[in-house]
Amino acid sequence: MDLHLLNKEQKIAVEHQNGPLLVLSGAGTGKTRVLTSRFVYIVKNLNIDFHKIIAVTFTNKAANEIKERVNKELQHNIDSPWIGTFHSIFAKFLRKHSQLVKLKYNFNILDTDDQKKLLKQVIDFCKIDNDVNESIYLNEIQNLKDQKILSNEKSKISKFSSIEGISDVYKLYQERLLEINSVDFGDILLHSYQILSNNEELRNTYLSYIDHILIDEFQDTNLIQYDLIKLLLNKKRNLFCVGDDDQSIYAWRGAKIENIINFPKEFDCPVVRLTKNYRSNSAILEAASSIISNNKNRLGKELISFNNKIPDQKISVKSFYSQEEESLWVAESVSRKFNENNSFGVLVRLTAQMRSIEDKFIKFALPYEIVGGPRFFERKEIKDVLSYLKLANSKQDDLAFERIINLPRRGIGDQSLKIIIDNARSNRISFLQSLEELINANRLAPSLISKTQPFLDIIKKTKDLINKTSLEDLGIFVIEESGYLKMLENEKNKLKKIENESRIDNLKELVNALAEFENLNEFLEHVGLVNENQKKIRGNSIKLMTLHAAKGLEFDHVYLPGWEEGVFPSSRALEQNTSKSLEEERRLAYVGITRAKYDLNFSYASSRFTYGINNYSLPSRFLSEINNIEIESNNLINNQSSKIKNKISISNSTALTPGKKRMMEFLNKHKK
DNA sequence: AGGTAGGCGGTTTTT
DNA sequence: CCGCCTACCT
Repeated sequence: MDLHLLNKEQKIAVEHQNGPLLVLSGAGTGKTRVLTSRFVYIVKNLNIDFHKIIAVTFTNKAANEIKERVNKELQHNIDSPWIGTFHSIFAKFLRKHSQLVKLKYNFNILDTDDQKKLLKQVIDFCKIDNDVNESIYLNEIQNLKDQKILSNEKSKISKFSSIEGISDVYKLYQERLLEINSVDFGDILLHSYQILSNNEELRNTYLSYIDHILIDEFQDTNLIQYDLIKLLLNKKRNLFCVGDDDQSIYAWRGAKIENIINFPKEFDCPVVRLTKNYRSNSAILEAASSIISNNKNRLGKELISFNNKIPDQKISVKSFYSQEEESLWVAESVSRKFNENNSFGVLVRLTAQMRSIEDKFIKFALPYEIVGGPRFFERKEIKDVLSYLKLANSKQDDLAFERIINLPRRGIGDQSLKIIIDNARSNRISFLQSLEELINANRLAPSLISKTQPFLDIIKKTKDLINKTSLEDLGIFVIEESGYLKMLENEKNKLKKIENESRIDNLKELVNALAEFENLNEFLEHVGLVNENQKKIRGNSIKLMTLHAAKGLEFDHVYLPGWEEGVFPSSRALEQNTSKSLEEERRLAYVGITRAKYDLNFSYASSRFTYGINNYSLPSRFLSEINNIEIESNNLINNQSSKIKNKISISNSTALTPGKKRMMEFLNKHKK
């Protein structure tokens, strides 16, 4: 390991011997390098088997980065179940000990969509008839789980929440989850917590095995995550936490900034501060620092720019009349600066801001890529086909059954489904079993038998093929034999036919994804836990994403559009109007600014078109907190935008504009 | 059982 | 404004 590549403070952190340590690592100060070096140091210098180290991260991306870097340094392809996100690590743990919480090893992980569906059924069953949306219940149950409150702890629930019937809904929801052998995201951690705290012997086995624990993005951990880690921490207390209180941006998901603020006291341990910034020029750091200094609840540190190679540049704010003009300017400005060697990031507060910017990128023929966004595995056609695999894999999966029993259409409507479900309820069996039983007992109308039999056959055939053929072939089998592909191909409606073509492409992508796995359970776990945008453009495309998704990344040029009151800070934060909510928004601003290496561009629009209405707003208060910038006036812009409009009509013509040329080259380069 | 028209609600941010 | 749900029609 190249220890000499580390600066003094980084070295102190990496070479720490035993016991707890907090590394306060500001933006761009080499956090990932310290974490991976520490991992390698523990293996090489402290002679610990890498299997005995837990390294937990916040996102899959970060986990992969750590695995890659550690593999490279150790020149050894390590594959440890203990490196990953909280959810992936404990999903594996839970599979191993699933029977302790009455689950089978092949339990299914629900996504938000499935959770809502299930909750809706539960709410209907409880005969709660208020106007409260099921997402409110979903959120509240998630919060309860983050607080380690179980569904049978009625008094705790009512103390925490005042939503009508919440404790009944929560209880029934958990019962249904068990019946269909499924868990939601919160359960992965809560079940694991239960298992560890209720089984002293098992816990001791782990305690004697696990030697070191490393936590990345410590400022974003919530109560249950932190407590879960403490359950795995033995008397040696080898806990190495890396984080930055100024970058805590997930309080809305239960993250407790107090975890990091109180850590030095709680563990009575040293703190190493990393303040040498190797990313940004001093003007950018000055802007970041002047904003974040308005926050009161922080440990406090100043970053110093250590990168001499980066030229100092002025930071600008552009003001626009409308969102359209703002987006035009972003695309136009990027297109002027664009070249192969520079990276560009356009970071927005709301997903809704992306569409208009995306439109302009297309008009300018700029190669762009949306990072995050709608997940591949949550697309309708993917979930439909996956439901066939899920049901074949676990007959208890009632959600999958309901989804595909009449898809493609088999003439099985609500009435027929009701017969199946009622029978399942009264006999406490799954929907699939119920249907099989009804047919065997000859209790269905002959017409219904002939409609449902082909469905049962395809599920049975799929089930028989599992483990006998490759996953790739299994996927193709389901897509073709179920009639799903035919259904898409036979669409008569012209508009829908075009849509279906892209759906078919996505199914091909699904088959490709399947080909990368060896067994179905492994694949389904991947689907449940990994947020992946399957269509990836390689090379240096412009990255368009939310500020949350940008954490941990860096770009030569950064654009920050939409700095208006109501967008950023968001209207929600303004409604709450507490110092807590505003400080979190300010930290988000800090994260955005510190992504930039040397070129930072703010902008705002006085009017924005949302919900079909024009909304007017003032420039963000955060802009006035930055000392070293000047707002450019409006007049110039109007002039400029007419020029831009001209340019666009050209790029729409057949003439080979620079943008189009660049796109052609780009496409050629990345053709397989 | 399936199709369609009109009403209504919804936008932070992600594992 | 768009997409989902419901009610009503075939």
